[in-house]
Amino acid sequence: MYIQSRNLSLRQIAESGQCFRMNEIEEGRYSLIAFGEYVELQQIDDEQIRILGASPDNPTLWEEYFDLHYDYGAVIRELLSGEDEFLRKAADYGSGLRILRQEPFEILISFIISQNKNIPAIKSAIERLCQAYGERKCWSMDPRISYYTFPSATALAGANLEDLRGLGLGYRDEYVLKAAQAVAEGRLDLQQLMKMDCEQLTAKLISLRGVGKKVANCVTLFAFHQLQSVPVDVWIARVLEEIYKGEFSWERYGGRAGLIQQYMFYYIRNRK
DNA sequence: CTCCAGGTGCTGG
DNA sequence: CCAGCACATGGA
Repeated sequence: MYIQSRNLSLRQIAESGQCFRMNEIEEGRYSLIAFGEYVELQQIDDEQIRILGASPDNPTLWEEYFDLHYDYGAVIRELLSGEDEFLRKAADYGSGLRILRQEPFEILISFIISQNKNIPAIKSAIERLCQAYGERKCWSMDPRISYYTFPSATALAGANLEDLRGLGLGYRDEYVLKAAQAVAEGRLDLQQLMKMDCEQLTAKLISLRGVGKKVANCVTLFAFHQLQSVPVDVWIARVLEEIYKGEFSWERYGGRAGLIQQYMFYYIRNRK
């Protein structure tokens, strides 16, 4: 199947630090594991991508995943015509970024793991977690390609701490196990959270051990699509301090602040 | 080998 | 409220 939209760059999204299981396999072609399926993504041109191996069961699934209904062009135009030079450059540089609508449990666990790790280390830790507790499957388009799904909460909750420790998650293994147990036992109902407003949602998330403000904001932004959420990590903190001298106002961008943050993050980390 | 990472929890002021 | 520190590990 094909997806058409402006402001949709597979490369930029894959390098944006919001998803950890999307990888370039050759020029302009990416593998992605999500919703328990493996697909390959191909950038056809500036306004079109192709998805290979997508299950026909839910035809709008990938359009939702890539957040097709949101007008990213409007935000880019706003920034390009604004007086903030750093944001003009960031918007120009990352104009193909989007905030994906990813699965809440995967994002919760992934960003618990992310703390105090760099992106390559996060990716490899998540792969090890998937190999240990996910389900091994073969791709329908090519059975020679096998992959592991992201573990279910039930599967992960059934792990014991010693085995988890062997995966090299460091001190985060305990946080991961507890979060998985909270979800598996229904104490944290992710479906229920969908209906909450951002403030309640954040409070629920922060009540988990190992989930602070930054991780909670990543979960609300990347899984619950709360675009007003602004995760402040070491890179963003650096931008706020060094570029803006502590004077930047997120309020000005309201419900787009999280997206603005993403343009900043991508630009500061990837510009040459 | 050393440095640092999409932080959090805890403690002491 | 804020500053300082420990935390466990791997990738660069």
